Amino acid sequence: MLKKERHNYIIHQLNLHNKVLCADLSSNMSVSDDTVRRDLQELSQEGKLIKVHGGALSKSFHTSFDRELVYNIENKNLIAKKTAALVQNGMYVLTSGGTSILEFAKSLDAQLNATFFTCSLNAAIEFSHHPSIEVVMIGDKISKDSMLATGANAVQAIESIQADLCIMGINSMDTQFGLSENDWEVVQIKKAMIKASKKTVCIGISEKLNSQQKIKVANLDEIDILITELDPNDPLLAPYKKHGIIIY
Amino acid sequence: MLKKERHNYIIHQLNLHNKVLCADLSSNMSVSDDTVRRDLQELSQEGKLIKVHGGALSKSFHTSFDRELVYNIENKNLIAKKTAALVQNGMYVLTSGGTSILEFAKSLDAQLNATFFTCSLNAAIEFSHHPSIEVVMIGDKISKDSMLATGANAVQAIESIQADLCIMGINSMDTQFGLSENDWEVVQIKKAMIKASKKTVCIGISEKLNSQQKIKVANLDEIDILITELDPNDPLLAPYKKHGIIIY
DNA sequence: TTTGTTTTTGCGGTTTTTTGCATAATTTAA
DNA sequence: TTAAATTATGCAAAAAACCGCAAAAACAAA
Repeated sequence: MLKKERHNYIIHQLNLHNKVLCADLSSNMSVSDDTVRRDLQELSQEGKLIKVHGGALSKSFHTSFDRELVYNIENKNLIAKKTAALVQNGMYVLTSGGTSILEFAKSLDAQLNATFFTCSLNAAIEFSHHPSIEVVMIGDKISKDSMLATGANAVQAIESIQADLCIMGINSMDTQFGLSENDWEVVQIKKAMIKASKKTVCIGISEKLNSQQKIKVANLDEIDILITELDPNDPLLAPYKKHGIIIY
Repeated sequence: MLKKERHNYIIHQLNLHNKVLCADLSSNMSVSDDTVRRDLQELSQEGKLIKVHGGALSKSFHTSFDRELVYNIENKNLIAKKTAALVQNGMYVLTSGGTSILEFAKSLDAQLNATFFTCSLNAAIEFSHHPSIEVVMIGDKISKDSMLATGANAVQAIESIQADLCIMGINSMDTQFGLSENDWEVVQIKKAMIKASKKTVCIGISEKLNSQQKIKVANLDEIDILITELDPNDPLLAPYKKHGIIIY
């Protein structure tokens, strides 16, 4: 394995898991611990990761909350604004949870009149701060990892809705596997949401692209619109455009 | 878990709860108390938290000297602890929302195994921080004043539950009119909750006593237990005791 | 290809960091 | 005051990092 390959692999793992361990890397790449350490040292000097005892952490994740917030918030704000432009008066909108959605909620025009349905406790609270929109919380057992209501009741409630738009924060997306997640319960909810909506919009920072997780949520052809912080003409987005997804 | 990860986790928990306990952290992160203590010490030296006996406090929280706040928090803490003692393993508990309930949620024993149902977004989030209890959010249209899910669906969902305990934050209570509220939608929810539970516990600071609002929620004879910050023998509570309510 | 130079890599030995444990001291709460 | 919980301290084992150093690989030029 070439040095450059190793570096790419490390960065990739970091984007996926937010952390890497020296021991894992050396065994996965079949090189000595020293080599991995040297790799991490170099990448750290290039500012691409944070080296810590025993491994390394993703920069976006670790950098003390303020900075991470500032760094990512800028991107998420951009995404939020692009997304907010899609929501029209009178619409019924289904949304998932996650930080991107929360930013989106904050960016909604104060004049907007629309109805939002969500399974996410945090999203429901954020939407409720808006002066004029209606918020419907879809209830069920709360999944503690995601702070989402999940289960048969929630799925059933979603199925009884005919929404204009589904706005979904993405965890992982690539051209082969489509939209994917790690939590089975959450996947059921997201699938139901996509099914219950005329159009599906996926939003998230570009780091989430070209990665996949264990369980499929939807194929690319079920996605109508993709919104990232990138310019719509960015080459990274081209493959998705080819699949017929509209990029904003 | 890497050291830096632990530090991030601790700060995160601190932002959420304003306080952390050594014991909770060590069990949640699966490391020894000593390690947690050392972590807290380091973070304290970096000025990121305030180390206290048994855990740590959020810096922002501790530095604010709002007497009123501290005074009320202390009372609510007392109420919360008395209330927490009522919940046994295996119980199904219905709760309303409000600050008293939130304090109660924070005071629950970390070992407790119980299932909590609530219409309150904030309460659901607070309960979800607990390591072992199950949380079910009862969904419906969100009433923005109270951040409660209200409506026919919520009432119906509550009616399908057979709970052991209903723990209700009170707004107003007196010996003539009983338990009362100003918001019609909220009243419907509370009535349903009382009906769906074997026992009803009302909690709140004593200021709420001997006042009434526009809409009746329940007569005193529907209330089993009343918990305030006062001593059970306080004369202010005597009239309620006479009505057969147990005072803690 | 061959030769010489530079870079990369793995290894052994040493140092540092981290962590959990035992024990004693301290604080807290009843 | 007593009993329980929390903390401090020293210590030892394990893990990780560091430090040359020499072999191996890559590269450039004759």
